[in-house]
Amino acid sequence: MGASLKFYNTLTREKTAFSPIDPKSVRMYVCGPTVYDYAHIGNARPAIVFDVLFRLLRHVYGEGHVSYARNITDVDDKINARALRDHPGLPLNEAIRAVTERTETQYHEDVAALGCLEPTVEPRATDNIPQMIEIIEKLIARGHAYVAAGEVLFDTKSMGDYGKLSKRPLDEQQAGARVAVDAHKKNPGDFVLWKLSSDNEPGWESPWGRGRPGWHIECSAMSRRYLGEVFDIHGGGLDLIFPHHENEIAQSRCAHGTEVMANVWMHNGFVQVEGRKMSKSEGNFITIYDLLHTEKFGGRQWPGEVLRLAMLMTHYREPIDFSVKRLEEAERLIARWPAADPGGAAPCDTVIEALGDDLNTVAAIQALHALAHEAHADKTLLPIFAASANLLGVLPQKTEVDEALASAVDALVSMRLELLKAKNFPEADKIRNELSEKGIQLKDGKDASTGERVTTWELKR
RNA sequence: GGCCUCGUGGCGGAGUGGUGACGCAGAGGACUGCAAAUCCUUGCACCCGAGUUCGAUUCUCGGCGAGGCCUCCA
Repeated sequence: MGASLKFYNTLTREKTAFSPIDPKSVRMYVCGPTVYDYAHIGNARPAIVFDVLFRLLRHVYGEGHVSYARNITDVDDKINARALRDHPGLPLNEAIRAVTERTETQYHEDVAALGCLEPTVEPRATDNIPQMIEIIEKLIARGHAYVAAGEVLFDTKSMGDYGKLSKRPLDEQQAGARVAVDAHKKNPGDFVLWKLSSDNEPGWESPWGRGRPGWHIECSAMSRRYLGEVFDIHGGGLDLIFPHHENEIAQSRCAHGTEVMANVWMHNGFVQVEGRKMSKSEGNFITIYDLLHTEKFGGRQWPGEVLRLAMLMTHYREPIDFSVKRLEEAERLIARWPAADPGGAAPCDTVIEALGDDLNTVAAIQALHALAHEAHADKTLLPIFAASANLLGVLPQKTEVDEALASAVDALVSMRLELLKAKNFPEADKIRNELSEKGIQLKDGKDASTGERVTTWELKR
């Protein structure tokens, strides 16, 4: 456990040494998807970035000592709208379930294809309604929330240092004067904890009537349930800093009376497409599914590992401009890396140090290059390369070749070598070309001692 | 209007107060019957201006430019 980790903390705007509350139980929470539609490549970024962090923490503190919670938000007005649109015939609850289950399954398929490990726990908002109600009750009891016009609202003025994360103090927000002042709100910045539902909206019984939770409360409830009142790392996209994370912090800290909710707040930068923010109205909206399974982007499909490497080629806090050229470069890199077996090897220190420096995946990838290069000359380094690549989750997969195919290819290879000895180049090249068309790449080398031609082959990736 | 990022060679992209990472693409070469793979060599850069400094791409200020948040958003 010699590795020292440093992370940039949005809370302090500084890169500081990471020291877990309990090294035997390192806890991180990442805001997961709201399951109403296909996940886009912007959603892929936090999934990948924090997966690398998860892998790093597991390496440093031990696999059994890291808890990673990533929620599924399955209650949201966007889901309701989608359910009504897609399943007009079904009762509302069934329609909602149809949408959320379908979307959740798709999300899991997508991120698995991107090489993301499963989080330790993946709680659903709808399984945590009583926990949310409990927090809301606490907030009311402590004077941080009030009931008005059928809603329970968080009283932002009741919190002395509201706005610390986003550096957006309350009075400045009001200076903007663009926040619509709802008559029932004490302050414009107050936000909904609970709202009443009409008959055609999903709802749960609560002390304030049949209703549903506000946007932020689910993360406060689930992080507390699975990670405790104060935990180590909270992650998500840059855009969540305000209002989502700010309000999570307000709820959790005021309910529990703690100084912080999480010690370190990490935020990934945005993904752009063709230099512009991705949005449906711009027409440059692209989903993970599209990239993996359709020809919508660049006229072809892209392997998950290529997408993942393309994402990690930029530091997680910088913006990424997603482009075909970028994916092509990532693909070339992966194709050159060896598909090796890590065995029990430990990852290279250079890679660990790079990742330990605020997840410098770029430096880590550079170190992988160097390793791959050395491993070409010295095969004993292959397991180290593989273990290091695994830390980033970018280890090229060995494609299994069945025995029959292997012996058939071997036979053709030796036949070709005979033809070459006889200087029958046209016939020899014919074999090479035919194999190439079947996706098998021959590589000629020289035996170091005898100078004889040695031919190896592999499946093209 | 308020707040926050960022600006490095054809492209991607880290980093540093003192001869210009690295990768991709390009060029040349080795190997090869020819390819592929591999190896070697190589050109090209730090938005503009001022300041601090012996010295700035790196620090400070100003400008210009790009992006984000302030409303749902990863």
